[in-house]
Amino acid sequence: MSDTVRVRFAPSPTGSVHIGNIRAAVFNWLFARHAGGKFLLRIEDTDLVRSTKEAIDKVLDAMRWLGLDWDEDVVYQTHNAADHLAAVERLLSTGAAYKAVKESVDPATGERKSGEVVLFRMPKEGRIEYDDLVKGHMRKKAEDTQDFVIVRSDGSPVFHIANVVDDIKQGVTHIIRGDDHVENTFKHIQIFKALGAPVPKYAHLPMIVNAQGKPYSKRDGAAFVGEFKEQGYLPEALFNFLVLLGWAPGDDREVMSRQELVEAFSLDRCKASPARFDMKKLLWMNGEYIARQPHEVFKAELSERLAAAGLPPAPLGCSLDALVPPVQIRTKTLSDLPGNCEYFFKEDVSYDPAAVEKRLKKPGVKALLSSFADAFAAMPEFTAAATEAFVHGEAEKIGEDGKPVGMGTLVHPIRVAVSGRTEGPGLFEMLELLGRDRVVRRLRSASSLAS
RNA sequence: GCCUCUAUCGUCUAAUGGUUAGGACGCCAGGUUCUCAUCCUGGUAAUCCGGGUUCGAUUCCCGGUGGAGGUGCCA
Repeated sequence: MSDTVRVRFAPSPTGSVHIGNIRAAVFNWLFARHAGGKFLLRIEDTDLVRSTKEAIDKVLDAMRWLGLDWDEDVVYQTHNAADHLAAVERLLSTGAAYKAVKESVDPATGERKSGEVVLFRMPKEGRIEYDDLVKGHMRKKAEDTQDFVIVRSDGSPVFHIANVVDDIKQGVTHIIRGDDHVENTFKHIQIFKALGAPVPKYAHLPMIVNAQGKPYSKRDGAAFVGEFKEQGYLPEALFNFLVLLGWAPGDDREVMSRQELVEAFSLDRCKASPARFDMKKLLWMNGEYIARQPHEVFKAELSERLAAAGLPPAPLGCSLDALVPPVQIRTKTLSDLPGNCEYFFKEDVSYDPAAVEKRLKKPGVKALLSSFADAFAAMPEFTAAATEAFVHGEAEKIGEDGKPVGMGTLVHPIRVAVSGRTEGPGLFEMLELLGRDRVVRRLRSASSLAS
C-alpha cells in the first residue's frame, strides 16, 4: 500500500458517540495507519438543530480519548453546500437526475405535503455489483432499486449526494462504515459514476449487538464512549476489545499493543456477521491493562481519584508508592478507586455490616482483638515479617477444642477490624502499611463491635 | 412481504476438502495462601438443519431455518 490511501470517519454530531459508531472510526484509523495513509474526519452537520458546538466537541473528545488522531483539518459538511448543489446541477444537465413533484406523508404528524424534488435516476435493467472488502461480492438487480430524492422540496441536499460529493472532494479511496449503509452503497456507486468520479472501495462492518442479539443500546449498559470513560475503563483496553469484535489477527494473540494492532490489521480478516458485546470480557481486558500500567501512571490515576473523593493525597501510615502495587493488582476499573483502599487514607473505618457479622460477631473475638492489640503494641518492631511470625505462633497454639487455633481464626477478625472489609492486600503487608499505632487503635475500637 | 448479507463452545474467535476442531472470556474443580485479586494445573462446552458434489464436507454448492441490516423529502 502507499500514501494514496485516504479514509474518513464521518459522524453526524447528534449528542454522544455510540460504541458501534466509534468502532467504525477505530477500523478506519487502523486501516489508514496500517497502510501509511490518511485518516480524515468529516463532521456531517447538516442537521442544524442537533449539530451544536457541544455535540461536535463530544465527538472530538471521544476521538482524542481513544487516541484516534486524524490527519488534515476537520471538514464540516455544511461548508460544502455549494459543491453539493453544483453536483446536482451537473446531474440534472446530463439527465442523471430529474425534477418531479412528489407527495409525501410526514411520519410524525401524518400530514401530507407535496413539492418539487430532484430525483437520481437508477438503472432500469442489468445489475449493480461491487466487491465489498468485508462482505465479498455484492450484487443487486436494477429492478430492485428505485430512483431516490437527492434534493428536498425545500432545496436542501440529501445525505446521499452530500456524502458522495464530499468523498470525491476529499479524495477518499476506501469507505469503511457500518453495515447499515450496505443498501446505500448501490445508490452511491451510481452517483460516483454519474459524476465521473472513480468509485472507492467499500468495506461494511457488522453491527454490534447485545446479549440477546439485538442492536446494542443504552439499555444494555454503557453505550456511549463517554460512559466507558466515566465507568473507569482505559481507552487502550476499550480500543483493544473493540478491535477484537469482528476481527482477529489469525494467531492466538488477544492483548495487543496499539502498534501490534496496526501492524496486524487487515480488512479481509473482518467477520461479516454481527458480534455480541461481552461486557465481562471487556472488564477482564480492562483489568489486564490496569495491571500492566506503569506504577507511576497508576499512581497518577489514584491520586486524581483521591482528590476527587476528598481524601488526602497520601496514605496515613506509609507512602503512596508503597500502597500502589497491592492496590493496582486488585483494580478492575478505575471506578474501584479509591473505594477499595480508602481505609488507608482516613482514620474512620467504614465497616461493612456483612463483614462485621461474619467475622466479628463470634464468641471470643472481642478478647482476641484486644489481646492482639496489646501484643502488637508491645512488639519490638512492627514489620510484616514480625507480625506474621507472631500470628503464626499464636495460630499453632492448641485451642480449647484440643486442635491448633489456625491462621484463619486469627487473621479474618483482625483484617475486618483494621480495614472494615473481608478482602484486600495480604494482612501482614496491610498491617505494616497501616502502621502500628493505627492498627492498635483500630483493634481496640473494633472490639466494641465484636462479641 | 421484498431486497442485501450472515451462521464454529454461553460469548469473542482460529483452522482445514482428511486435526484429538485450537485460543480467549465466563463458569467449575484443584494447587498456592490469611481474604480478595494475581499466579499455576485441570475440566466443561461448538461446526444450525436437510440435500448435493467428493473416497472423504465443519470447509464447496443448493434449499430450509435462525439472526442482522435495508426497504424516508433521516443519516
